[in-house]
Amino acid sequence: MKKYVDVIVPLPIAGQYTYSVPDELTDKIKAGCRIVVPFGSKKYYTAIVTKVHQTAPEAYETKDIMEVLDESPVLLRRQYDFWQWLADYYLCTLGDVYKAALPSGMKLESETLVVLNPEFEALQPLSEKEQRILDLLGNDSEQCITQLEKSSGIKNLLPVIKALLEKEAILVKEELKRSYKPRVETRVRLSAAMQTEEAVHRQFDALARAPKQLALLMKYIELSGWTGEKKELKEVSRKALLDSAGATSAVLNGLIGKGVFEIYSFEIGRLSAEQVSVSPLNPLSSAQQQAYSEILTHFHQKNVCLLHGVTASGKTEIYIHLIQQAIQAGKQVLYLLPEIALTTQITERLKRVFGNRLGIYHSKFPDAERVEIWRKQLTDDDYDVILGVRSSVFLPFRRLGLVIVDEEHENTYKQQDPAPRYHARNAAIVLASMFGAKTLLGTATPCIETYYNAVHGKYGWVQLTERHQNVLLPHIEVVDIKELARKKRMTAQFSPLLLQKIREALEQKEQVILFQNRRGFAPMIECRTCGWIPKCKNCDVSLTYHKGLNQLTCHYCGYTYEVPKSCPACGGVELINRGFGTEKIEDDIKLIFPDARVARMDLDTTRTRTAYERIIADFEDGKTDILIGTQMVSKGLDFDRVSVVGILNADSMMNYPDFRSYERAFQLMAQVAGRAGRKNKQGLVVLQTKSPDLPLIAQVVSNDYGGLFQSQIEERNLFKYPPFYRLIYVYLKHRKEEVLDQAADLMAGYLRNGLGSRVLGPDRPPVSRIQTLFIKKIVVKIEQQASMSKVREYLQQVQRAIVEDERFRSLLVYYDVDPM
DNA sequence: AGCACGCCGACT
DNA sequence: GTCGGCGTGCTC
Repeated sequence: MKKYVDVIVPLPIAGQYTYSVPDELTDKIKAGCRIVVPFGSKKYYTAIVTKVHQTAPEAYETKDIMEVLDESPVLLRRQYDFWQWLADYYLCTLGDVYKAALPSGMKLESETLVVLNPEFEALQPLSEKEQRILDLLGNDSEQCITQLEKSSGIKNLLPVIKALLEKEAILVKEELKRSYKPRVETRVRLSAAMQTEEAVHRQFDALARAPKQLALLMKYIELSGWTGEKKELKEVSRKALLDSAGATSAVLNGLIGKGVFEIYSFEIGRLSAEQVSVSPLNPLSSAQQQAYSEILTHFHQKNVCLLHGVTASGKTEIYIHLIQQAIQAGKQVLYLLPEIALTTQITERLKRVFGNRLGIYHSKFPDAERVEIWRKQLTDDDYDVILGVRSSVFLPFRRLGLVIVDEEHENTYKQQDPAPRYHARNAAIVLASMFGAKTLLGTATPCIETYYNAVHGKYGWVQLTERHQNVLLPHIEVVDIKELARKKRMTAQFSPLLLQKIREALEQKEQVILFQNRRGFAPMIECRTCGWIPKCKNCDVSLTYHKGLNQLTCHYCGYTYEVPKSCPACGGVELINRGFGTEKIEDDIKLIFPDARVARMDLDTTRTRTAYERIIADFEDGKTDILIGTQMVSKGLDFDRVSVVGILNADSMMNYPDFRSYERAFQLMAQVAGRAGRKNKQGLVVLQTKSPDLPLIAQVVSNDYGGLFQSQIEERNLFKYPPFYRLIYVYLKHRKEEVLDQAADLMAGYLRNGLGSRVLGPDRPPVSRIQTLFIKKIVVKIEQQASMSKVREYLQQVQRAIVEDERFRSLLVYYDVDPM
């Protein structure tokens, strides 16, 4: 019987596609395997088989699949169920999920290559553009379109290629680019003629006058463990042989020429295979032990448990014991951390305990490494523990028993831009439940929704109020910078108290962290004469000024601009800075403390993993006195010599136009304050604010999470926010503002027909244009007990109805479910 | 998401 | 009159 397959393609297209399987591939094809399929007029994509069947579609002719890439499935049944749940819940396509789930090395795409036709003779004169392409192909007769486009400088290349193709001057072919390349090692062995003891001894004599070659042969014999007997030899890499013999490759090549050695290449992994010595677990303190047993007790009745422990209460140690326990029960553990908290500190700690049973899945690692972790998860030698970021919820598991979500309140667990806009914490809870596994959420400052679930018994709830080794919580001093500014007593962004404390810390060789929740130099520049502010031409936002680059940058689309010398609006030459970012703070602090060693940690200084780790290592080693940073400095780092933490401007966090701004401000301040003070000294936090009388400030000072929760929960209830209501943002995008407005009003109207006052808007979001598209947003608030599946169904129904309308064909609609 | 097809403005 | 701009629709 002819076989057919239903597949997911890595595109934002709803539904799956059906292909036929050519006879020679029918034995190889299985659900869950990757295959290569032609899609559209020429492209090939890597698709995933979800179903193999024998039903030929009636409405259309199928195309044949090209190739089967896997011998055994890479998408396991449970993972596929999870993908479907995600696509359904977060209102996106399976293609979106597929794109996010697999490392790019596992998704090959085709590329069009252009080749010179050797038999071509020009019968008619060629256009200038055509000639230019042929000249370029003359240098290198096979090139891909994108490269030709770049080197020729021709914007619209396709018609030119088409013309050349018609004149038979060139040929084109589609080729799959395989970005994943296995790492190979060149190894050395004795050639076939050298397999007998006698032959080797004869060679010793023959090399009597070639001492270097002889030495190399001797070294090989030593390294491989050759004795002349027929037995397995140790593999010897070319590099190891040359290094240990101190020989050059010329020497080796000489021996290869004489037929003594031959070289071959061998595929080795990128994952560290070295045997790590494993150290025993640290014993738990009595408070930790207590929490540990409480968690296990909760797990008997509940699938999720919150571990609410103050900063530095030793939560990691409890996790480690729980992991150990799960492994002993034959289970796998997924340990999730927000990206910026996944540092060497925590990886080293886990490596020491779990050795090479631990896999680390980090987005800043090379993609090839992620491919190998994925593959290893599919073998019988899979990892017992995966320590990873958001996307590691997609890794294949077969015996998942426990999921730990550390710093569960972190909003970076929510994927923002490309779909699927999923929350890794919530997704992990669902994933765990599909395996019958348990989830532990750990944090010092729980998310309001999580805490609500714990208080109301939906989650287990364990508290850890004691700091490890009884380190005191820091003392927080509130400084009213509004008052000080009025009295002209501020030096740049620093109050006299903060400066004095920094000075004292520096004198005592202690370290300082300054926290400013905003990167860049000045958020914007402004014309002093007319008030003109530079804005991005694609997006409706003012540009950020970066002094180091002397550029204006759009933080939405990344477009950079030259700093104008004069105001384009009025010609005025006085352009002034407004507001302060980390870069400006760094400049100012260097002026005030010229001898201090200052470092800055924000998105701009930590583009690469090494840069990030260097900053942390330098600070740990005491090579930096003052560390200035955005929220990055508050995450999962334990430093020993920090005595002063300065929060430069609490108001910038609290004044965010968002229902979570107070919660987030509390979390940020509590976390950053937790960096101050270590073993034998209470730390000091100088909290600068323009509104010292706000209840939130008092709650931060007394580390009163309960108080924050009480006040927040009342507001959330009153204004219909989570945890009482679920939010779905509906975004509409269109190039024409009028069309967008019409569509948005129409859609909101339809939604109101079915959902009534649960629908708010449409509104213009704060950034109402991104990359030439205008945006409108409709907010839907659904009470907790309502059926979400019905709401989702209704939303999609309305969307279909709108796009049906001719006027709105090119309207883009997407959703953000449970937005952060 | 690409890519082809189809319809209107500024050039030979 | 055409070349080339983008708007629209389809991909098994």
